[in-house]
Amino acid sequence: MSTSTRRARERANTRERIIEAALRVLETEGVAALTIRRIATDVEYSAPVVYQHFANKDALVLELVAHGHRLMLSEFRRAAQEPDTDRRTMRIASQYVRFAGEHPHLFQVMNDPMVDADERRRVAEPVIDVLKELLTTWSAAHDVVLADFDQACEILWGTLYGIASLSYLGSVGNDRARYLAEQALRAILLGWRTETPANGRPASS
Amino acid sequence: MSTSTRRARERANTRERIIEAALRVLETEGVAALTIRRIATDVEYSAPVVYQHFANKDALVLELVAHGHRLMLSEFRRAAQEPDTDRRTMRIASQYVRFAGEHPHLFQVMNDPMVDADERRRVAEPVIDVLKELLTTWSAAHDVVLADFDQACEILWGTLYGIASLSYLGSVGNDRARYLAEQALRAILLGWRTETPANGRPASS
DNA sequence: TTAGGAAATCTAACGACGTTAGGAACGGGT
DNA sequence: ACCCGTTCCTAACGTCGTTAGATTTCCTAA
Repeated sequence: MSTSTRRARERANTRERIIEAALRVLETEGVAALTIRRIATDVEYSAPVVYQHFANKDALVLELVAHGHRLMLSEFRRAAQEPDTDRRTMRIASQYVRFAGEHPHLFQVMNDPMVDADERRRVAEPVIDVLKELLTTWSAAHDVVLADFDQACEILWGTLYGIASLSYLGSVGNDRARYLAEQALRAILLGWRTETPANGRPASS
Repeated sequence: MSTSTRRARERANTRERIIEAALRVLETEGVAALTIRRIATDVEYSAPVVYQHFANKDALVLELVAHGHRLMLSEFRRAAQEPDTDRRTMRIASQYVRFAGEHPHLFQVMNDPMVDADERRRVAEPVIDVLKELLTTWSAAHDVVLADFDQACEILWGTLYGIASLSYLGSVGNDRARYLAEQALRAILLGWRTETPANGRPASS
């Protein structure tokens, strides 16, 4: 009986080592170097061993995506300690773009259309929840009633992603992109505050 | 002498047929089906013939990206016929997102980090110029002086891309995304109009 | 009219990829 | 001491991008 638990522990351990190796390769050498054989070599196994822990490469990559979102979430939580609501918003926006700059290859995989859309949305949910919470306290602090809360949240999320992509797609530097993100959010939020509150926009499903 | 011109014409013709076949495969079956052998089969040649017209697959893909931007540009020009500046802005925003929805695979390749960053920026330039022109007339129409014009333009471009990505990454439907894009732009522009004109923001390089 | 040579095209192959099959080695329970 | 399940490896399959070399096609020029 005790041996089986030990074996399970060892299994989980090598599984974790595979993920770590994959993450290391991805972050240091990019997505093109992320190969089953390469990862197996790094953990000193033969390639088929990987398939004892992951159904296929996509499943392994999904694990990296989940790791990336956990990492992003932890940095968001650090930025969310800022007490002032407006400053907190700016810091989170800045942090999102910074993440894209500091982990470009990871960020790329986290938003790769090749990974399953449902799975991606699933692992991204906790991060988006932080954004929702942020928007909730913001709208409460400024007495703004948003016509469609989820919609507003998606606008923020999409905007952050777009401007972060500006950076890692090579058009603008990362520090510049951070500033752009802050300014874009500032403009959007200012726009929402300025809207006539009685303005009943259609919810559009 | 006349035969050589005919041969050149034939060369250019098959080159064009290759591009068309590649485009057809990409749009109808997605990036995974975009294979040299597949394209060659479609134009009834063997695979190596493709390499007489393109240095490698990336060069061929770049041609598709360029085509995509030309297509987007033409649709922008149609939307730009709207005389009212604000409505024109909304229509262009909407058109951008619509394009992503109607040509998802093409849009994906147009923003694929794998294609060379410089080349991508180069072929995207004419489209961005439309945006610049739009922003110029908008700021003139509303008597707004932007602290940094290029920066403002990049914010718009990034925002549109981000919200369009929301759509084709699967989170929200395309018509919804079009509405989100319009609203995001509206909010951003409203924010810029509301800013105190004397507010000298740092240009930040 | 025909010999020669460039251009065009094909078949075959290379190396790398994701993935699977089949067998060897190991290790605890009877 | 045997046995069986797990673990692991070698070898292979099919596909990919890409290249080499042979072969065919077709214009030119004697």
